[in-house]
Amino acid sequence: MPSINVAPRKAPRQQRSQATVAVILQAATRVLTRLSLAGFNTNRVAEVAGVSVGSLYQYFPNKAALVTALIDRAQTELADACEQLVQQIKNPATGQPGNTLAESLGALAQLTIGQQYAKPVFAAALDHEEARLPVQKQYRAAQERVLASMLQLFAHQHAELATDLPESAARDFFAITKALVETEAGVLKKSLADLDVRIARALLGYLKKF
Amino acid sequence: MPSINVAPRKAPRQQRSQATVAVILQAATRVLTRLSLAGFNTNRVAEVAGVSVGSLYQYFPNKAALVTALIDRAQTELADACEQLVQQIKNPATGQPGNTLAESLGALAQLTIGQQYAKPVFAAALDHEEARLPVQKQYRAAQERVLASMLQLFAHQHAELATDLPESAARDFFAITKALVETEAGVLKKSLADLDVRIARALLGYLKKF
Amino acid sequence: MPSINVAPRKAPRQQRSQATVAVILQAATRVLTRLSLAGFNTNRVAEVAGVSVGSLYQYFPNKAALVTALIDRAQTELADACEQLVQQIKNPATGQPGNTLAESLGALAQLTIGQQYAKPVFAAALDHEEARLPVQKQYRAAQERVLASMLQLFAHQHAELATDLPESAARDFFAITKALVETEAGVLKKSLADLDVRIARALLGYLKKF
Amino acid sequence: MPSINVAPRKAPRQQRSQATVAVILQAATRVLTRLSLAGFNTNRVAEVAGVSVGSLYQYFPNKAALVTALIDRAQTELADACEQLVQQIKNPATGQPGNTLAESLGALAQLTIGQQYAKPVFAAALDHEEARLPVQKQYRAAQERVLASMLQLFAHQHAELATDLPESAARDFFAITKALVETEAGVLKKSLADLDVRIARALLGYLKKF
DNA sequence: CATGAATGAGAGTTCATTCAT
DNA sequence: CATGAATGAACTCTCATTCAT
Repeated sequence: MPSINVAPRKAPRQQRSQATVAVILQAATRVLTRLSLAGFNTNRVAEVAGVSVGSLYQYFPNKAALVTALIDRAQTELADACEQLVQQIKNPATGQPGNTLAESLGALAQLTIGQQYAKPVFAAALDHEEARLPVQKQYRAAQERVLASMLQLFAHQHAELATDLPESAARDFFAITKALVETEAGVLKKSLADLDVRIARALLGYLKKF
Repeated sequence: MPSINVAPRKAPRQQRSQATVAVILQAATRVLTRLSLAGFNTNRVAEVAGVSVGSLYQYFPNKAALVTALIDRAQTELADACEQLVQQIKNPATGQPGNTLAESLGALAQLTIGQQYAKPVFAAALDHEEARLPVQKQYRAAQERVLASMLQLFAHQHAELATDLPESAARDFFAITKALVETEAGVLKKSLADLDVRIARALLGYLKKF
Repeated sequence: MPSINVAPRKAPRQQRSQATVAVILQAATRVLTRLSLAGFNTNRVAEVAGVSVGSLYQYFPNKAALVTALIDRAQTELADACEQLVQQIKNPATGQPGNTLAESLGALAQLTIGQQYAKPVFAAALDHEEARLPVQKQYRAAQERVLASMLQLFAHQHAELATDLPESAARDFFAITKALVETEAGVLKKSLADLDVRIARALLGYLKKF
Repeated sequence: MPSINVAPRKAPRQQRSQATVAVILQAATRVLTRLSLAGFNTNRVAEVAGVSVGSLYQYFPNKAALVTALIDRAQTELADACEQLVQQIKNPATGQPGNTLAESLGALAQLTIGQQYAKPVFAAALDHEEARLPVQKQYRAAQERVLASMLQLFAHQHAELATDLPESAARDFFAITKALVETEAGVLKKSLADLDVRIARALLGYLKKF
């Protein structure tokens, strides 16, 4: 495999070009959300962005690089949200009661639900591409921030946790959450309340000490 | 959405025709397994099958129909395996001890592992297409046979089960299993023993009475 | 360098497809002759051939392969002509006087003149591409037939030849001929008689015993 | 043919401008040498030159003009070298013996060898473009200086020369030299000693009196 | 029915050139 | 004058689908 270069082509220096990159990524998100991978092509993205194809290729050397940027960004946002949430759990505002494990997990699950359920097609498409594309530094970094956050949470609430937790616990956590959300998104959009309960069930079973 | 016609063109009655269809589906499976969706096209499938493209279109009105047939078939095979397994659990051979819930779940999980882990690329590709394509009668029927098998299993081992199990339990069961298997397949291929344990953990947690 | 595959894609089996290949090569020659490399693109060739681009790519996996086919063909034609000519020189028809070295060389030079002068732009373009493209078996074979013909000629007329002829004599022979023809073609098209004389001069000087 | 404007946009008068032009031409040479015509584009040249594309277009109205400048420059350098060499031959330093025709021709051939062999890709690319582009005054002037130098040399050593030399002798001289050098460059890079001999052979044969 | 040659819309990508800053 | 972001026509190549044989 020659392994395509998916690194962004050049960092936009001027304000104008930064705006262009932003517009392109935004358009790419919209196209992927509406038309899925089948309708996702560089010409369409450029058109939706109100920009020429040339401009797109000025910043992304190829289609894969554009998708990679989208994935990196999503993962980064997730990592940010995770870190922020774990901080809140560890340092609850004064007068606020401490979270139970179930509550903490629920909150974390909500993050993934937010990402996946809001744009199911988008998320599914990205997941699919993730497997195909060479992983970037930025993505790996974000992923590790996510796992680190999880471990912090586990350390904080070790009392309720199983002692023989597999290493892959954090990864499995997200895998399970994503899977249930996707399944749900596939079927008609029902109440999310139910989904909450089911994810909590699965995760608690996975993590808890019996 | 115009909604593509995805039904197979006609039921091949003659023996020769049935053989052709079988050869095509087999070739399609191979191509999908080796080259993933990116390398999956009707010309290539026909070539690998040793058949002309024209013949392919004789039996499948379009590409989507071919993929749909693949999905239907996989689901049917899974349903067959499920039913068979549940029968065995309900009527253990004389002298063989009855299964515990954990053992039953493990056995069921193995079915999915078998399908997914054996051909990760194929399975992932099909999963992705499943979301995009209009669902067929045959697929739905197979899915319901799977769910029915699960319910039979649950009925048989109700003692260990939670009483407030959500309706979607069976669907969730497979979703969780698939998710963990796919995650594992993404990473390097390690021992499957570990995977077994983790899936059992998650499923038991989901299903069991506390 | 990944070195592009320039082998033809598949041998046309049916009559119809053989005709298509012929038409494409003919069109390619015309386009190259009229518009040179700058105007030579697969769409135009297909259009001129009265064929769809798809058909072109059915037989030539890429643009380079098309050009390579053109080069191979030109070289093969040259080799055929050379062999035929040398046979005539070695076995002159009864009653026809034997050739002098000068006459033989002149006749051989005429072959190159014929190829180059008839379509100067075409020839120049091919020469340029020849340097860039990976050499094919067929081309190499034709080239060796040309050199072999030359050596036969040399053997036949060794009396007039220098004894210390360099190995590269045959190659140099064509290089010099081509060069003078091209130079002439660049300037306005004057009488070819003059060109004949000049090439003979140069070649005799190169080959003759003093 | 609309015939492109190929003249440099303006004579750079200020020092800074002259420097910029020099840098651009130098970069163009490098790019052409390394990547050949296929990789030669104005954006890349500008980048290698460390200058903006806009600046490039400030001095060269289009790509063709840039290439033309390169050709003109090479021809001018050749003309300069020729004139200098012929002066040396006509006025040998005191105590130095006079050159024979063979020696003179060898020295002249060396000039072309130097240009062509040092950067074969560059030279071949320029040769190819030369045929395509409208000839400029500067180029023609340089070419005439080359021819004039040759005629001076011929006059100086008329004793050894043929009396019926064609007008195009000087042009042919360079054509032959270039051709042999290019042929050699195409094959592996062997010793140049051999090449020297072969060029001398061909040129002497062309020019000498028998 | 089978064949496989032919089609052509459409996707990815490049690059000469312009122009607002 | 310099910059470099933006443009978009043009080009290479693919692949689902049709249809004459």
